[in-house]
Amino acid sequence: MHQDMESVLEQLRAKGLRLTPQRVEVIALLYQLSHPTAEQVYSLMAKKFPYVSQTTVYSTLKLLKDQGIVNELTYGDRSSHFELTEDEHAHFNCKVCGGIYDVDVKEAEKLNTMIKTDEQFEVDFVRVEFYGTCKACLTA
Amino acid sequence: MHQDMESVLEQLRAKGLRLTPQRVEVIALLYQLSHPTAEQVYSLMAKKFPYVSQTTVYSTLKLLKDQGIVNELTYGDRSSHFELTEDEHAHFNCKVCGGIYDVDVKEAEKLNTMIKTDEQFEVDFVRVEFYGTCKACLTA
DNA sequence: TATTAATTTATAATTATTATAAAAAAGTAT
DNA sequence: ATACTTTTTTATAATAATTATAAATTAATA
Repeated sequence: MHQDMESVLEQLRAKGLRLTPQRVEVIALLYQLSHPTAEQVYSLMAKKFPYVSQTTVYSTLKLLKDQGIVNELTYGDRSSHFELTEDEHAHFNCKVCGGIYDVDVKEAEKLNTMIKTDEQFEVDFVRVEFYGTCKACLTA
Repeated sequence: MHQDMESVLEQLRAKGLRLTPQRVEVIALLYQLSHPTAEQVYSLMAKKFPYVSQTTVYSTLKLLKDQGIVNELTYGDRSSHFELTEDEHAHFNCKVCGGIYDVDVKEAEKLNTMIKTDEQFEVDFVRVEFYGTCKACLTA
């Protein structure tokens, strides 16, 4: 799991970054949503902050990414998706509903060491994305 | 390995698609280059076809993708990269030189079946991207 | 060689994202 | 509390990759 929201806020404070209401709301939304795009975060922010700008959302997400708090996922289609950083895991992308699911893949670590010995590459991390149909869409 | 160029051309002919010089050149470049962007293909095309348009390169790449002949890879940074379709494999992305290497990962198939049984997702394919430093850059 | 449909081209449009600079707000010192 | 300094937000414009459009060209074929 990922760290709780309070420690994220504390982490920013410790870096001398300001905890503006907009930033807190972006962070709160990242806890509520599943792999949202910047646009989705922006849309939902409008409920509490009717005058928030897209730029603020983009810059906050970028800030959080630079701090290692969020992870940016890019796919073939348009926008990036964002998630709170947590233990290395894979994603499953459903071609029917478009949903993105977290998937625990312990095997990924084995891949890391394997490639290291075989190919003499130094691996920092590995990204694993599955594509197919999720359970809900299979039974629907 | 991927199929040879003649069979790619034949595949297009069989579908009633025209083998224009531009298309043949795009295909030839895909055989010569390693995971190029559309822009890179376009730049190199200019040697033989000074008047070729970017649109032609984009539409040809899209056509080849729709035919299953090329595979489009998207990364966080700007443009898509393209490769000829071949047996499922992983990529290694070097953060130093920016190079993209094909990596044979037989383990990926195991991941497929694993997730299928564990999570009851139906997996079509899996994309595995390693990030780190390649051998050449480590020793340089 | 003429015909017809596919393809290429030039151009403009689109979309996600980033740059810029002024206005507003946060944190700090007085 | 108040003024000051710096960060952050905002509005706006710019950028960059890609796609849409429509006219001109060309490949395949009759």
